[in-house]
Amino acid sequence: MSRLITEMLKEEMKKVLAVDFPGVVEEKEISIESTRDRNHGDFATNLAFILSRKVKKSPRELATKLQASLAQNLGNFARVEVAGGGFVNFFLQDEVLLSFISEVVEEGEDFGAVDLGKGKKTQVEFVSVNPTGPLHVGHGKCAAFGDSLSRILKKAGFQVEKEYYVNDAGRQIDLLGASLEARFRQILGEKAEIPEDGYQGDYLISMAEKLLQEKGREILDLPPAERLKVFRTFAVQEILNDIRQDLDDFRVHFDVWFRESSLYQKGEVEEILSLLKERGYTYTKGSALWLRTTDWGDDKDRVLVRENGLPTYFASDIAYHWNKWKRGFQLVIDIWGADHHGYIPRMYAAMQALGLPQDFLEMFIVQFVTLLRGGQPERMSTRQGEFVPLRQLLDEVGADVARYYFLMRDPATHLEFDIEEAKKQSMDNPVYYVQYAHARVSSLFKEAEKRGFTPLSQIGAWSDFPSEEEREIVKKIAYFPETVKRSALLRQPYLICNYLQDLCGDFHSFYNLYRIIDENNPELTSFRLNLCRVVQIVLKNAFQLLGISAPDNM
RNA sequence: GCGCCCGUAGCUCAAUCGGAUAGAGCGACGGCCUCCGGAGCCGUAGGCUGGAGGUUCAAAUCCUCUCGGGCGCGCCA
Repeated sequence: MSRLITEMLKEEMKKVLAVDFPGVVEEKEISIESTRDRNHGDFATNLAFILSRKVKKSPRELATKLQASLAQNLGNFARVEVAGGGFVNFFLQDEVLLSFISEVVEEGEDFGAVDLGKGKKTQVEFVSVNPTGPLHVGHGKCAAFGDSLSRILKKAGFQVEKEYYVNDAGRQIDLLGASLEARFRQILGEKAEIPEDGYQGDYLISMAEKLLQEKGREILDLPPAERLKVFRTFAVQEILNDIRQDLDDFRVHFDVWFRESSLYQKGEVEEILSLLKERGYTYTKGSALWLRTTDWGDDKDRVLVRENGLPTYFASDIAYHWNKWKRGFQLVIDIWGADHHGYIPRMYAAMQALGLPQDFLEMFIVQFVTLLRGGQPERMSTRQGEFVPLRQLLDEVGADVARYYFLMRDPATHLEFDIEEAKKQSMDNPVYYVQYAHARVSSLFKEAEKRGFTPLSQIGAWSDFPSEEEREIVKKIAYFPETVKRSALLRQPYLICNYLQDLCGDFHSFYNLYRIIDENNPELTSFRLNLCRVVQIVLKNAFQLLGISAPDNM
């Protein structure tokens, strides 16, 4: 586990508070933040303002008192100052920051790991697209988000499983099977029509040809129920294979592919219906069965079993989540497309009806993607971006660029993705900016070796930094574990992207400002090579969290 | 009509979930390689944070209202 500077400061504050102001502030009220202005130190706390409200003294006076006690406790860790109307600022000692250099080298790929999750058994379910057609760009955004979030949660100490829910039951799948059958018959010269609301896509034609080759025309002789099942199963399997291939090329791999049909086969839908009835949250109206979701704030009650006797998707989804609970997950995260957001209240209500803990299920909505090309919408309407296949985007810009673009923003906001911009290899394209920093260090090491320097040599007896720029870089390095923690806590991968932009900005500036390899000054060279090495390790670890590659040359 | 998301530089977005002088990139303009990768760096210009109130030591951030945009509101999944 990596050290968290803010935690260390917080511990000291707790000690001081226990002595000077026992019982006045709660732990969650203690906040440490990094400062924007170097003159305000490296970190600051607003604790004096909080105290001021409680003990009715001036913030400035309280800050002074805190400063005195903290200065005693923190001695060789940080210098403590009072500033402004009552801020307490911390100036980290250089030795503390310097100690991070060897720490990062030592921890290597583990640097940045924190124990926020404490092994909590967690499931992230995402994409879960109906197996009725290929993945689109919008699904790609969900995939990137779910996958990266899973990686981040793992790094933060959660035990994570990634799951894809296959909706292979219900009307849409029946329609898919019937559509395939129509294509199958058309190939054989019959005048079959694709059902109304069926699937018109050409991909069913080639699929029908494949089916004909594999099973022959004899399947048409099967009894209707069996026949439809053959078409249905074949179509689902074929499409699922394509989806799996797309995800594979997008570097998204699932631990479990869970089939909706298994819930019916094992009677789990029936089971959940009796359970909800037993708990008294259902009623019958007409001949349909309803769940009283309005008890937990939904706009209206929802149907569980239709008048025709078939359970709704909602019913099987409740069974699915009950199944997750029975599998022992303590935290379940669902990631859905924006068109599902009206679904949240009823799902939340269902969890309540089952008596599950409030924090068991978290639902995230991923907003749409608008694809642009040179500033113009890719197709006629803004929504059209959704219907561009993910495959096409991958072919054009590659997995690294696509993933980074999807991840660099809060998924809850609309994303404008300009393909032309993404294809440029310049600062227009933030992926290259961060990967370039990594490649630069790699090539620097080659050069250094040529000249007889090895980056692994001792840091040397540095007790302070050769330059302010280097101090700033190490400070950012030391802040990486905090970034991981925060990113996991807020479920926001984009914070990692922001961090990378920031770190790489500092690194590129440093690189342009100073010469790193200097034959006349081997000691300084050694220090700087190690600094670069540490930057490279952190970049690589951060890239891993985003699922993008760490190129040695570009 | 109701609900959710979002309005920050010309454009795309940050701002460490209430902190100190609101920051980056792109675009515009001007500079930097005899030397470790110029896919880079440095500088200039650009803002009443959509608008109006309120809460407090402190508001882009929280509350109310309002204006503008997106998406939902099936016994589809």
